[in-house]
Amino acid sequence: MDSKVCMNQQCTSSSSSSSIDLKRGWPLRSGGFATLCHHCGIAYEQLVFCDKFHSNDSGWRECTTCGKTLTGEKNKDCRVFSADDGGGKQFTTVGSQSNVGITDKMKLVQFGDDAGSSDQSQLFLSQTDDRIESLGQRKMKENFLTSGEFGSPFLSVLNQTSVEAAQNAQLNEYKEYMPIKDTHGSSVQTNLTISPPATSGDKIFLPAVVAEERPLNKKSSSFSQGSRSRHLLPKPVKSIMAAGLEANVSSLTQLRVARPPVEGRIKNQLLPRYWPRITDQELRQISGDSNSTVVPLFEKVLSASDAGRIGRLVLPKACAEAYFPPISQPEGLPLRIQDVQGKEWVFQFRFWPNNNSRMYVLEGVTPCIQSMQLQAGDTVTFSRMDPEGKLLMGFRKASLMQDNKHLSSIPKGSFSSEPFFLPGADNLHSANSQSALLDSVKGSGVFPLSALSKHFSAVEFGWHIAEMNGEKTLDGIFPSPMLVPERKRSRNIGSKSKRLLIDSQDAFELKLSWEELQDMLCPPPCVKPSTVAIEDHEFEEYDQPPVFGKKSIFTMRQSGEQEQWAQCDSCLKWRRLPVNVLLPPKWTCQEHTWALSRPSCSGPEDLSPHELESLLKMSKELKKQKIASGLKSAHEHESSDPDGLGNSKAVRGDTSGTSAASIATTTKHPRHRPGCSCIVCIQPPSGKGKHKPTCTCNVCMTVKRRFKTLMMRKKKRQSEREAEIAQRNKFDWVSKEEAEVESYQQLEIGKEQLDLNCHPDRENLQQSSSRVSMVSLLQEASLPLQTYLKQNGLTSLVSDQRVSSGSNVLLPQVTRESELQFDEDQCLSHEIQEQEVKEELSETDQAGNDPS
DNA sequence: CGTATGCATGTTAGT
DNA sequence: CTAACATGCATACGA
Repeated sequence: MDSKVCMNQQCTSSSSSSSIDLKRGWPLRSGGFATLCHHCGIAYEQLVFCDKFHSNDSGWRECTTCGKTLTGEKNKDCRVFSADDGGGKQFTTVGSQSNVGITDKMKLVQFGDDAGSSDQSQLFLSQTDDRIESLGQRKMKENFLTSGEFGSPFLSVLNQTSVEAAQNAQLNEYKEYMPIKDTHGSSVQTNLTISPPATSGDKIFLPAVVAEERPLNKKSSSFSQGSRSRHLLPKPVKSIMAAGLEANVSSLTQLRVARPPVEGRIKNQLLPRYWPRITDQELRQISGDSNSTVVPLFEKVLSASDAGRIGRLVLPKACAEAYFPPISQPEGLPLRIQDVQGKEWVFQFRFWPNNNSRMYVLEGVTPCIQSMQLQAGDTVTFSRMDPEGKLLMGFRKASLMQDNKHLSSIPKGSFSSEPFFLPGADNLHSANSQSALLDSVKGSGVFPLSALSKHFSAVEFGWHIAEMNGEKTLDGIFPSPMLVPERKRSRNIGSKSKRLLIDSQDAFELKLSWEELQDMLCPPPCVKPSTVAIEDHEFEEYDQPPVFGKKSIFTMRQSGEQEQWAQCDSCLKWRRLPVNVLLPPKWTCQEHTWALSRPSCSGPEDLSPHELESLLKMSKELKKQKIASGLKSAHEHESSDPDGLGNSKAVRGDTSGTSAASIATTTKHPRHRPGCSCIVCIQPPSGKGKHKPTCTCNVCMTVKRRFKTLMMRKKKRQSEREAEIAQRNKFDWVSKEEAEVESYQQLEIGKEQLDLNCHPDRENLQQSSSRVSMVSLLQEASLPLQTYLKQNGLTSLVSDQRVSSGSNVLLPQVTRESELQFDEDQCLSHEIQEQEVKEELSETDQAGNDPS
């Protein structure tokens, strides 16, 4: 007998000595091997990958790990843990497919470490084996036929598996269906024939459940579902496999499992997003010490409509038809619901005809929704308490879900309320999420049961017990658990418009990405810059746009010697480089041409461990400061200008505020899109302290360059205007001041023809078309605007800019520009930069259209 | 006139 | 391409 250590740390027996008798296990369709602990009755799956194919519709040809259909060849990418591996390793492996399922009905699920001290083990009973299912269904049928009791006789029976005495009998039965020796599966594959509850008059009949055995490789027979019959083949859906794989990543620290329906009728219909994600701890907690068992049915993320005042909660069709009483009339049935506090809710479960189909809704949910303070983005979970047949209507607040990502421990007796988190990048396209979530963050309330979970206060998790109209009308369908890919989970939060919004966390990450991007922007190589001086500061002017380079760290020794450090992409060792070197995005030691003796990756690092540590630490701190100052400035920014800055904020993708800023188009940047690398969009967030006055980062350099160009052009145009005005003054047409205003008004007009996504080359073209001497322009540009204005006789503007700071014509803008001192505390704010670019471009446009 | 209701329609994900 | 679903909208209803 091969014994393995029970990984259930809640096992009442000595965890080190409790064992699992493999003889008493049974093969799973996943290819794994389920076993029971002698002592705690918890089942674990022993993982067997790759060399075991589990059945699909057409046979045993699907890799249990990757989900690929194989033709007798092992998938080399899969991890293989032989069932014969010693040391219990296979029990601690977070397997891919093994995560696919937990058999609720057996109440066997036990994650590896409830105390959470270990990050290694989560043991899952595999997705319900059809053979188990067949037994279960058979038992269910038997129970149903004998007792006629509604509810989950199957569950009730299987719950007994936690009792030692029951195990033997059951396992004996399992053996009948699941020859242990054949871990590839038994020679039969089971399909289910389930008839939904049918009503006859007032009486609701229980579903007839028939376990049907059939030879392998035979297509499962369809079954009738009355008027709603469907052909359901309990095949392992690929998405399920993928889900399991994906979920592995998070499963280490996140025990919330999505549990696909076990039951064949809905197994292939229910989208993963509706799979209930409830931890086993939660299940146990809810069921308490009673004999009742909570069966997660499905869950739904509330849409705006669901959570709105209209009070209609759209139910997933498959769920409604599978788990709720069948209704033939659109009026449907009332459902009585009561929460843990005894408060009772009554919903009307009904449907609307829709495109030859039905649209199921729960009506009258507003009071409940409001009572729970649920909002769009929050999740409502429907479960059932068996054998009573009560419905459990749980909810999870979407608020602050991300905060719990790190949680890996589930203290005994508390809810494991790790949220389903929003995938970072993936969320962006899933939008997996998000204004709704943000809204709920803002308005998150405290829910009764959240108090139960002091360790997880960030996520409210509550349960309501519902009884379906007082009648036991459920048809005994049992979802089995499974991890679900987070991306899928949140895919459909909100409507299409909301899908354009991103979670604050995502936005923040996105913002960081932007900032990281800044670090990667480098002056174009092999392009000699021309040096210009503005306000006593020398700037390098490049004719070509910045390029992406490898990120490096600049340091300065006490001696004043500057150094640049970069990490080899191959060996990850840090190499010292000259400060003026620009590395390609991908760089390795072999390309370290500046080294005295060109090192190879095998060579020692240029830094001692201590130096490296301090280098990285310094870099990290710098980054932190950058982030902090960015956030601070963003907040300051937001509070100081609640109206006008939304656009630029959106352009930056900065949604660090409480409201969900949209990446969508803005009026100022009509063609801006995420990922846009136009000059506006690559600007750093505004705020003081972002960049030092002497900062020579590419953004600052670009900004300065733009500023200079702008000023040059402005002066050029001014001088032209002046000439015109002087001519006009001869005829006394307009006053000098009016002419000045006019010139600015023209700027204003030109702004409307802005193309912010102009091609970088465009500027060069513009510059090349300049008829003015570059040297003279540079000289002019070097002068402060005030000087320039004085020189050009625009004294009124000079005085204006001193006096007026609140005028919202264009003057202040110019003033601000003129006052920009790069030797002061910051680079230009984003808005100013933006404005400059606009003006610059508009001027260019205007110049291009200017017949003169 | 405000709200509730039922249906229609547009969008999206899944196949 | 289609089913599902979120939501818009017209109508009904009641205060």
